[in-house]
Amino acid sequence: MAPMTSGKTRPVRLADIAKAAGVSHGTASNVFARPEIVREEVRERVKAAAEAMGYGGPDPKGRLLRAGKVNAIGVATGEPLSYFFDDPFARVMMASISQACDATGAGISLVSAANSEQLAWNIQSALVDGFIVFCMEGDSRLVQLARERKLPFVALDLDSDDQTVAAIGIDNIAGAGLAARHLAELGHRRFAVLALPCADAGFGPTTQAQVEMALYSGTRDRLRGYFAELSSFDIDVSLVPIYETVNDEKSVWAGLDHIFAGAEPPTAILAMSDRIALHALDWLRQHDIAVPGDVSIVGFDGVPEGAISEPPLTTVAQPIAEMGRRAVKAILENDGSLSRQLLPVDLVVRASSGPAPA
Amino acid sequence: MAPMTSGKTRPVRLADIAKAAGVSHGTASNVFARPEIVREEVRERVKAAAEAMGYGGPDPKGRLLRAGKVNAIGVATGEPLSYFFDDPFARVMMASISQACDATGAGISLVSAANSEQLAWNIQSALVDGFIVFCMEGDSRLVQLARERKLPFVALDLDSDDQTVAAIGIDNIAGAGLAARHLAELGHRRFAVLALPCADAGFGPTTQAQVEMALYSGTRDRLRGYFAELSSFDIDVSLVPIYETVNDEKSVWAGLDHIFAGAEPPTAILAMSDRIALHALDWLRQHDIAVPGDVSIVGFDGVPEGAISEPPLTTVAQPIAEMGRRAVKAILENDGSLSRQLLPVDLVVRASSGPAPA
DNA sequence: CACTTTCGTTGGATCGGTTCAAATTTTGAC
DNA sequence: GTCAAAATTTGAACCGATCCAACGAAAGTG
Repeated sequence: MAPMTSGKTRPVRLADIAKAAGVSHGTASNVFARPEIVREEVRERVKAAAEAMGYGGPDPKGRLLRAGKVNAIGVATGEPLSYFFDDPFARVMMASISQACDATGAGISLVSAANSEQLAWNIQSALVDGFIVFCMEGDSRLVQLARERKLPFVALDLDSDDQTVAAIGIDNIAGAGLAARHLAELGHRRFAVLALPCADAGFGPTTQAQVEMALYSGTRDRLRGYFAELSSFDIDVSLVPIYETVNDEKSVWAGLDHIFAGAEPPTAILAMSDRIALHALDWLRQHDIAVPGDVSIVGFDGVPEGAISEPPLTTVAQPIAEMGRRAVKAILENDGSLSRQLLPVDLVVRASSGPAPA
Repeated sequence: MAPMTSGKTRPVRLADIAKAAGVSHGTASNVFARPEIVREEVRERVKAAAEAMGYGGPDPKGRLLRAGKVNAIGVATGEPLSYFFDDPFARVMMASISQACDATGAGISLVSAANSEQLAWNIQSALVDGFIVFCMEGDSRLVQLARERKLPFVALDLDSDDQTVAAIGIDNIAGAGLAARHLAELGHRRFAVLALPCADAGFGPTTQAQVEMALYSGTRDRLRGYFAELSSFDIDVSLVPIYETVNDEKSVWAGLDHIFAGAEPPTAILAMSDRIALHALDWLRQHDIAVPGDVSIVGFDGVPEGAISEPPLTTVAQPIAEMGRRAVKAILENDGSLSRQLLPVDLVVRASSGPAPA
């Protein structure tokens, strides 16, 4: 039997086109990459051959090897891929990263995995020029993996004191201070703190001392910021209850159950994330506690949901767009010197905070 | 001057490691790709050399060429990249695509571009095994580009009658019929339609005849579905006002201003998207029109925002998760035969629809 | 007509790995 | 101690392009 057009469809290569058109592969390449330097007659002949053989243009796989640059940045997280589309903070951040990438024509590869073995492989084999790493609380594994790739990478919102990794974060202490000062200036004197996790230990009431030993420096710094500012108003921070949540509805509600069970419930709540604050708003509404009439609350992050909640949430807004822009810039224009950057935060006053009740 | 360790950091290649460890590059490759077939002593030696020279593991760029498969699927749209994180429908779809990819260990590359020249290049040079194309209304350019890459691709929710492109869509006619029947069975007899765009012509009142000539078959089919069902209830559809929106607040509000200006305002509104319906809900609330007391409204798409709106939205839900799963499966397990699939839709009855007022 | 430009084309080198048949070494059996 | 079988290692081929020095032909110059 003659070979014929065998069952398998072997892909058409540039070299096949060149042969068919009777030119060298160098010329064939030029037809696609720099058509202007090829004589028109030849150009047309090659294009015709390509068309006839069903050639889909130069395969980027081949080009890539030579070019070196992928022109795409990888965004990595330890969470499942859908995190990028579900989580409010991630979405805003991704939108800003997207814009920065669009502006420079770079693509985005989402890197993640169900299990951590897969994750390692996915990071090792990602076709990207660099990584932006979404650092969940204490997720140093991800940073380690990214570092091993020896590609430029920046960590976002890094909860770690490792000064050797490039990171773009915010001044948690100053931000928390802003929130505390705002409430104190409104006359509040009885506070409660709904904290982010300190470690992987679950949730429940905790103490300042324990938070000081926290695995996650974000949680620690925000508490420090709160308490430093409150102290300057002569408030005895040792009396301020701290409840460690896991940033979900259940633990936040449990925290509020706990906090409001006492004889002298707080008039002001410092929530370490908007998500916590929004869940708290639900709890307060269900318990007929007026916000900000009876209780004021200030969140942290500045996610868009906070602007349309009932009431709209006073919060410490991270400059999310700016962070995204800088991260992309750091990867794309990396001159080898990625540094740590702390961006300032803004207090956004909305309707969830008001004067302390008389 | 001797070369020394020159200023430029030239990347370390596998061959360098092999030489340093005194083995062939074949063996060096095996150390990383199939460590179990390499004698332990050699393995350790090579690994040590890699460590010492700062080798970040085999470069995927090199592997790719040989392997052929990228193990990533490209998701393309003509909109800016941030569309994936902003648009409710896109987000739900992406979340489901993400899950399907996570399950199979595939990655996701987001492909898009600010201008259409960039878009062509981005599609031509995307390192992916196939494309899922988000077809905006009548965006055939994107389909054309994807087709030229000669890679497997499926169009999502394709608004085109081109039977030669693989597409996963829904039965718009049947879905619209469900919505119309629901309202008719609740006793409604005075209807209005808030339509999606028919072409790129802007917004304003339109007619059934014009919609029949619509560029976008989705809009056309949904209207056909509505009217076929309404006719079967002996409703004179020629009297039903149709207002073409561009799926944003401004055009929806203008449409309602127009529709409710008449002497006999409708008691039931058929909205061709949830986004339209949600904007309509805002307008109705601002005009003190009770939903569903005075007016009932049914949306289309089934985005999650519809479940938490005030009131929650009755809608025709697309099986978004299933569509995402099938699209990913079609690309990844592509046996060369991608087909058109029409998935059934579901009517989800919530609180925005009720009996017609007496 | 010889000589320099200019223009287009060629073919080899290169990018950084993987793979596999063949060569070599080690191990096991008798 | 010899030989076959098993375990390792080698080195060339290949993946699909781009790039560039060198070359041949056509055009321009004196």
